[in-house]
Amino acid sequence: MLIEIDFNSDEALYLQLRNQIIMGIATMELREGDSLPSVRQLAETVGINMHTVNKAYSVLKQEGFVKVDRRRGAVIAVDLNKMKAMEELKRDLLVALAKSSCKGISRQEVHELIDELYSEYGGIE
Amino acid sequence: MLIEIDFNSDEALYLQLRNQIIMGIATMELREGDSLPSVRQLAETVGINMHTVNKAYSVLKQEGFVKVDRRRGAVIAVDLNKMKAMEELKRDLLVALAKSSCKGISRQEVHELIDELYSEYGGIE
DNA sequence: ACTCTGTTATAATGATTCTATAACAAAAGA
DNA sequence: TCTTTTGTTATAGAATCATTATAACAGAGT
Repeated sequence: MLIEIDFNSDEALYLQLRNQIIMGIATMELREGDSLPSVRQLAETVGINMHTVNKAYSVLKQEGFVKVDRRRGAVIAVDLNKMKAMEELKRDLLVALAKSSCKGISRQEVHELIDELYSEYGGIE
Repeated sequence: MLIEIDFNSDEALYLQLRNQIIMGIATMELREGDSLPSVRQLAETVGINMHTVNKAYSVLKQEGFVKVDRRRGAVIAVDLNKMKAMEELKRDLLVALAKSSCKGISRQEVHELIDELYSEYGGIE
């Protein structure tokens, strides 16, 4: 899977990595059991430090997206904690919806945008 | 409007302020033309530094939620840039949806959660 | 043996966040 | 006019976070 870093972004490098890998899982470009590159290798190809990659992997592990195997490195292994995920989603949505509501975006438009996103990124369901 | 700070949160203080004020606008607890407390006054009542409040107000100004009048302080004045708001919402939703999709939350459940949030926070529409 | 894996420790650097003082001009109220 | 309050700006210190840099370790694969 192709991973790219935007050094001009204000988003932390390890979060860019984390988000791209989560996107990869959602779109099924990464599947249960797939191995991620080793921390050193990914750091090398992307052009950042090993510890930054390691932090991204640690976060992914802590959030239940990968398990780390000493031999195979980081392996996609999604821990299905739906309750927790729902609470997180609710938190994430709250401010985003408030913001868009202030700006005149209707509830219906939000629903439509969500369907757009689901279509745009085929794998997601 | 009551504003509270959680000093144990990992969210920056100025962002907590920003978010609560945006929530206030969305729920119509704060309306177009309403004045926010002066930076010093809010800092005083909340128990933080003046500059932290000033930063929150600056961000809100920059994001088009308030205008700052020398006499009246920060005044709610929402700049309706719907296009920009849609792009922002899209960005905000993308990772959140990918995350929840990985965790087994269906598209329908997302739609339902959104309707829940709209009901829960009466003002939002 | 050699290499590669994740992991850990330590340290330096730079950016961000928050606080603390201080000062300024513009406006409001007395 | 005098005083107070407003946003704004400048500067500086402390704390935390993000990133990089070296280095070392044990476990596993070749």
